[in-house]
Amino acid sequence: MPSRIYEVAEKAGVSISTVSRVLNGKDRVHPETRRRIRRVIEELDYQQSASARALATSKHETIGFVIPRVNDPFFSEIVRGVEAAASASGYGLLIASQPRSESRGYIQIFKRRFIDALIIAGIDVTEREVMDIAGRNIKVVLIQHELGESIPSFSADNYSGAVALAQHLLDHGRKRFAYIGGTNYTRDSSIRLQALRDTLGKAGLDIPENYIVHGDYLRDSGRIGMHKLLKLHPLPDAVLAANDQMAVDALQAVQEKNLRVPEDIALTGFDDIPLAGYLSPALTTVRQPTFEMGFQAARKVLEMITEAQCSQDTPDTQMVLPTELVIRQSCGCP
Amino acid sequence: MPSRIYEVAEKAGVSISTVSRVLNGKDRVHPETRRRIRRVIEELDYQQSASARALATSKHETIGFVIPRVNDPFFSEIVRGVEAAASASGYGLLIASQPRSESRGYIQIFKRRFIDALIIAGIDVTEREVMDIAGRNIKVVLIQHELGESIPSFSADNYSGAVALAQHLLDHGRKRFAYIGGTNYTRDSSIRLQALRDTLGKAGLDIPENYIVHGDYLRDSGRIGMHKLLKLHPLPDAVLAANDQMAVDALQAVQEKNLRVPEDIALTGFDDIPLAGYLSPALTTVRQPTFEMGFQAARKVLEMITEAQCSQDTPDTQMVLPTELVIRQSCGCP
DNA sequence: AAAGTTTGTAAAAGCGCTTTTACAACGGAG
DNA sequence: CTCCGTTGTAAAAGCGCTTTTACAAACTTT
Repeated sequence: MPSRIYEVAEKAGVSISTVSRVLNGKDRVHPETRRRIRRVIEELDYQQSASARALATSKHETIGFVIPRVNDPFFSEIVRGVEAAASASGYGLLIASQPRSESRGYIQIFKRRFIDALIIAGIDVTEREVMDIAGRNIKVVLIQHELGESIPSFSADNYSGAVALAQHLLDHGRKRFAYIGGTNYTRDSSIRLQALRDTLGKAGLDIPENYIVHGDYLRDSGRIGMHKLLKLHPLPDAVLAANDQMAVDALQAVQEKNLRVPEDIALTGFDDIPLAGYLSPALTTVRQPTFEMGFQAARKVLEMITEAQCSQDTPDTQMVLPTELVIRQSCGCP
Repeated sequence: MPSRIYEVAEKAGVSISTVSRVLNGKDRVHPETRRRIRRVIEELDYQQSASARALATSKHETIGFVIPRVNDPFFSEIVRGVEAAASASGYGLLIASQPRSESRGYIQIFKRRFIDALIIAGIDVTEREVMDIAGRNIKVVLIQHELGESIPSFSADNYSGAVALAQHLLDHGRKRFAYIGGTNYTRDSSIRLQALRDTLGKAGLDIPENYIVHGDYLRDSGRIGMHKLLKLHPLPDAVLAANDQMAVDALQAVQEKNLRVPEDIALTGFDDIPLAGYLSPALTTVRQPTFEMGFQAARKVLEMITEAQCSQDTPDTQMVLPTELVIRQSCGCP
């Protein structure tokens, strides 16, 4: 049976308010009394009740976090960043990993949970949804999605990354581009496609509609997408997948047809998940600062929580972190 | 400003206890009154305060979860299992991902957090530590670690898996075995080594001390371990790594030396992470029921929480889930 | 030495809920 | 009709803490 603050007070011969003052590092406690109380706390192995404390202070020292898939290498690296920043400040992390379609309900649940802040990653929430949460005095920060200026967000520079990738393939002399997209109408995927189109446009090329297929970022959809592309005439000579996972499966699809990457078809991914470097040929891709996004997003919410207490407003943030072209062999480089 | 139960009561013209009864699905509320209160709740978009509720009921509907690394494919799959079971019961998941060395402190923190139960995965906790938590009326379940009978645990059948692997390599005619272990003295790694030794013993073989090296389950340590092994004379013709990640890096080390897997050296991993299937040669390994372990562990703690309320005791569980030999090419199979 | 200031502590209110207790109002049984 | 079991609701206590208020006791001032 865990002990209560009352027992500590009794055993130390003081009132509970004095114990509370010691617990919260307040002054106006006699050094001797403080020492005595500390000793009793130690002896009883007393631990404060988090919920009682939260109720009294309306601070929970916990941040909520919603992502589509924890076990996805891209997202789990973001989790690591968030967790690192949170635990460094003594904050807990309440995670909900739900497919995009169901995450709405989950966000709903968070409205009543023990959280001071909510980080939403990789989900295309609406401003209304966010406001609904923020109105409950829960700070909200977005990762890999952007809304109005009032909501801080941290994204990777998808556009520049895709441009660099497209340009690199152009430099290799590739002409017939194809694109395997992520979930239809997903913000990231569209931005990457737009970047590809813009870059090709400048080179006097374009990408026909039937050279664009849609996957869902997950396993298998790369294979299925590539199968569609391999039925085209003429065959594309450069295929960009919207993420590494699909590129990996697309690679297998190509190899199964006894075509070669990069000789017959150059193939690139996006994200730079660990797997990318282990393939043969190793995957040329765009590194996303995943850990960094998670870490900075968590730092930001922690800052917002602290600020709210001092009630000073700082300008909100729309951070776009740099991406980096990672050249390996699947593009045609030696 | 979120509304309180009091406001709902006032607007519906009833007392807060009636609202509470509606909220908790109790009877003894007039259907008409119930409907009216429901409507007001809707209008106000009222959400209960989780901490107040937790304080009053001492139930938090949250389970804590400690693992060494969230971004590790092995563990993130366990997380997915835990999260699936938890969210299916409306429970939240509070995650702490900390290297083994620091996880102790973390477990400590959980003693005062908002949790009803704690799942500890991949960390060699002591019985004392667990009892300390369990004494605070927090149910504890272990994954991939075992303690006394009083603490339920879910593990993979490491021993049988390693035996199957060793036997398979023996069937390939391999004679000179080497082992790249996980963190020194880790339970899993030792069991696998023991299984290897036992199996070799039955075949009249053994594994010399200098053919055993220790890694830490992480990237790079496979490479380093393999480099050591490649300096031996005679070279081993079968190398078992304690997990896939190290096997993957060991593979690269072999290939860098212009040796061939499996022709010169057969190489196997453990876990069956997604990466294993994408390598060339694809990695022969032992599949661990990761999702299943997480899922079942979570189901178990949920059951324990429910039981505790009805105060019936069920027999405790020491579940050992089956592993499965996954034969690909790195062992020498076509 | 009287007045003010600081220091250490206790008492009590309050955080937002659940739950127990009490008690009217109502209906059916005798 | 009286008695008694239901049914619907309100009042109040309590969950374990923080925080404000109050107030002695111990020090400074002048």
